[in-house]
Amino acid sequence: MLREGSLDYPTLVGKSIASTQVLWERTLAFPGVVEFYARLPGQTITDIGRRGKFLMILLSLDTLLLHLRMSGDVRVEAQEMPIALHDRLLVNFDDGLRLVFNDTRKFGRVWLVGDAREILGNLGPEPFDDELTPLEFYRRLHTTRRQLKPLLLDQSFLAGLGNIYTDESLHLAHLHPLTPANEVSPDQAERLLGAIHQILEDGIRHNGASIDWVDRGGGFQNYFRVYDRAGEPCPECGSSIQRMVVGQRGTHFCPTCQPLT
DNA sequence: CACGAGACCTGTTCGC
DNA sequence: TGCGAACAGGTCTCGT
Repeated sequence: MLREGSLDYPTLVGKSIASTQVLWERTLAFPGVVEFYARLPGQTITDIGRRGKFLMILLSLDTLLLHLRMSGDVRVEAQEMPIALHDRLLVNFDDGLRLVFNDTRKFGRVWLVGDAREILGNLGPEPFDDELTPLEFYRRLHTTRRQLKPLLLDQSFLAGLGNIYTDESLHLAHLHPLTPANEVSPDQAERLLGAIHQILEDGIRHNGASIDWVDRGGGFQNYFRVYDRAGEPCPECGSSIQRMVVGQRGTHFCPTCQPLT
């Protein structure tokens, strides 16, 4: 994970791009390789940001957007380093360093656009946006009868939650994954928003989760309440955690703490 | 509008 | 031991 300005990485702000190299063409979602190669060199990084699951690298003219999807990762290293297995795209700076986009499963994507809203425009609100009050969250839930699990995964409803964080949040809020959104009470909506906040904070504090060979250094997997714990006791009541498939996604919940009423 | 299936990919794990 | 199937943090497209 990119920790801008931390001890792990030198700050990227101010760096000038000298060249770029696309090693797996489909990683580049927009524009085509020819235009990407022509447009990126000469631009300087002015700021770093995030919106939903997108990393934003703001440049003097354009914005570079990165989405890690399932197995993507970003690192900064000297250009003399050998190309690693599954490196998909390189951005070389004029100071000898480079930013590397590595992605085993090739699901990750990179965009270079003049206006980031072209790509980010359909995203829902940030979970920590001050304007997303419990009441506003309740109102949004009541605009649909979709089940909570797939709804929370829908980035146009709420930006940033993935499969792990959705299961963990629903368990902490004591809400069944199949609950129709428009049947959630104001109290339950407030509890769910609070749970989402707490789970995200926990995940961030532990630098995210490491599963299988996708290890970005995080330890959140040691604190999962229900995710990937089917058959194990619920941390709250001891009931056996259940696994089911909802919208083709593995879904983990406690049948006692999260009853479907 | 809402949902399910299939596609895109590689690597690990599990069952036989 | 070997081999194929199932499965995995995400998202898009298509058909019903």
